[in-house]
Amino acid sequence: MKSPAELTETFRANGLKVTPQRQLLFGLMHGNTVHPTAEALFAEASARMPGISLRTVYQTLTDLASMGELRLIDVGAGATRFDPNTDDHHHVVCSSCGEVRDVYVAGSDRLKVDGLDGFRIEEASILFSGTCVTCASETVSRASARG
Amino acid sequence: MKSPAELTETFRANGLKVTPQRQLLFGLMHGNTVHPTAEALFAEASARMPGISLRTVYQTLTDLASMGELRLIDVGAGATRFDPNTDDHHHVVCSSCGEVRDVYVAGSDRLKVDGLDGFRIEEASILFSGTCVTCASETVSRASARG
DNA sequence: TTGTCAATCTGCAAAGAGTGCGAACTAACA
DNA sequence: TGTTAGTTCGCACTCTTTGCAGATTGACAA
Repeated sequence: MKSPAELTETFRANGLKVTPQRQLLFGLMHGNTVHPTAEALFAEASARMPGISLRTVYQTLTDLASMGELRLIDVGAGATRFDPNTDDHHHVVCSSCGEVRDVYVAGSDRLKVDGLDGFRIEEASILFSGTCVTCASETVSRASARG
Repeated sequence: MKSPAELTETFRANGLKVTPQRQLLFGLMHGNTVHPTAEALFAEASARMPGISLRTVYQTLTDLASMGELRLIDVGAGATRFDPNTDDHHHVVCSSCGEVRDVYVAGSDRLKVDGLDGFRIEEASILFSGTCVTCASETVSRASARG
């Protein structure tokens, strides 16, 4: 995702207005690596700008996504996550706490894939899921406590 | 997924009852390759057993999934799809009509993956998305019709 | 600085997908 | 045939996201 300053230019160039709400969200998403949900971002935004609406957060996020500045990721856990990292990458999600991290995969061009006949493929996404360090150690703690 | 007869045994062995509703659903899912949503399956089931409830469809599907007889797949398009194919495989979804097909991928063990440090990975799923033959030709038809 | 107008914001209603709950029902086994 | 635990069904409700409309405001021109 571009910097807040660049996004300001881009938005204006596209006939979109740059409001305080949008500027706040540009700032909150820029360099954000936690893959927040709309609700999470709304909470952060509300702390800095009381009164901002969840509707506006969704609206701006959708705008950014349709401009290719943001990627929508679905980790199969309810809410959509938003990712300002537009590099070619994939994700890993902790099935316990829901944490999402970026994953870089090389060599996918050498995969042998069977079953795509007739499809014109536009995208391939890999989603790893498992348990993060924090949750793994918590499980261990609880196990020790129990026994 | 096991055959309806085998599932009957398995359910009883696990202390679960085998009701007409469940038998119907076993039959509808066995060998089913369309990756139906709960609603779609409910529609088929209703045609054969008027009065069956959507709640029961969800219940049975969930039971089968927790017994490992069914895989839940999320193609990021609203409803969860159910897949009786429990082989190690992946999926491709048509972003236009939502059709889902099984995809077999070989060589994934040779991928170079960066970013999984600390995670204990339990699963990796690859989701291809694009346009199926049918939708691709329809697009062509419409383009021709337009001029 | 002021005016104009389309774009935006906000709040609320509503849609889609599931899930929790409880009363009525029934499969399974003695 | 009786008992009982597991099921079914329908309804209410949650959660995430979108549609709508009136009030507001950014952007550009004069």
